Amino acid sequence: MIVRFGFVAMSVLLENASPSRTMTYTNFVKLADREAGLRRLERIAEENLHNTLRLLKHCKYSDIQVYRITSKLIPLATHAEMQDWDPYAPLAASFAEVGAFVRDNGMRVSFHPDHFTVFSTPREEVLRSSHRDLNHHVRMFEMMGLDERATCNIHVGGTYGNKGEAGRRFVRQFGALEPRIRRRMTLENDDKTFTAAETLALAEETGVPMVLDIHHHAVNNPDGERAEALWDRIRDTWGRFGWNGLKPDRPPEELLPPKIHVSTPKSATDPRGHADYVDPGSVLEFLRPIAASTPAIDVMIEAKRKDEALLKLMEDMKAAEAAGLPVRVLDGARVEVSGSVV
DNA sequence: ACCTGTCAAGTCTGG
DNA sequence: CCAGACTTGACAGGT
Repeated sequence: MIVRFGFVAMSVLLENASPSRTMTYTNFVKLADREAGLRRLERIAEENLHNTLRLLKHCKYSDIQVYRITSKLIPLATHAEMQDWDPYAPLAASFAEVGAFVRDNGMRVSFHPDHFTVFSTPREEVLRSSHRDLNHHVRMFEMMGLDERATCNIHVGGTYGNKGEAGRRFVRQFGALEPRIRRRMTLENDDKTFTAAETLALAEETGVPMVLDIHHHAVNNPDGERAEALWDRIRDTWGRFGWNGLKPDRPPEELLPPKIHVSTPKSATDPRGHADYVDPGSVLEFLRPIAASTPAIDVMIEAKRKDEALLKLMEDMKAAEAAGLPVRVLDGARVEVSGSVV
């Protein structure tokens, strides 16, 4: 099994490279000249895109092929009071440049819209802004010229005291999205509400690939389900992207492997928080049993120390290899894990 | 240079 | 029914 590691949004190693500089609405409305304010927002967005490109080059330098782009590229883009503003046209060249770099280097990028995007909601207003938010994210991918393998990951959402009803509402409201948006979505199990098994059932029902977060599963798993027991079904939700069981049905450059999220609990008192780094043992513990049944997988590292945590994990992988574990380090951000035949 | 309260948005909990 | 927690990077305003 080929494993590619990636990280999220920002670097702790690159200086002055924030991809998510912003301006709050409160400060925007304080400005005397609205037009000048809009130009300033566009300028900030352009800087954010420029730093995103710098981050992608930084990834390339370390062999990192998997990266989550920040959702905060364009400040106030989906704010209800800003709907007469079109930030996309003036940023077209910058988006195209980022997309070209992603394509030219065979990278996998994604977005993770914030928790304000929730399709299980009973509120019409919340549903509308969720739709607006997803449209915004998909539009940015389209401006980058990236195909459907560039995806947006969301959670099912709140339960409102009735999980079954909330789940059905999710299926209905999510299913009503236009295919252009729906086909770019992935669904992740939550650390509080919808468990891995529940999310999987909804992912199957809506035909959406599932991103398994093994940390969320560890802290939200009342039935004591083993993640490996769900894995074959989770893997098969990625069938549309080329993976049906063991046999890829298209050339490697067109495939999109299943993706998981890994992080390590911050502490015993805050088990849901993210630690600075990732425990290599728990990663291998999950990967080894599924290695034989999964040709490739992408692993998103969610750690406070971002890219530094990824690089540290790769050092740990080298040590694991030296210690005789079934891991082979391929380059700066990829390993091969051998399947232990059970 | 450094610290603190605040930020557009949702949902859950506890009072 | 409402305030505060949750979570988190960055800003604004202060020292």
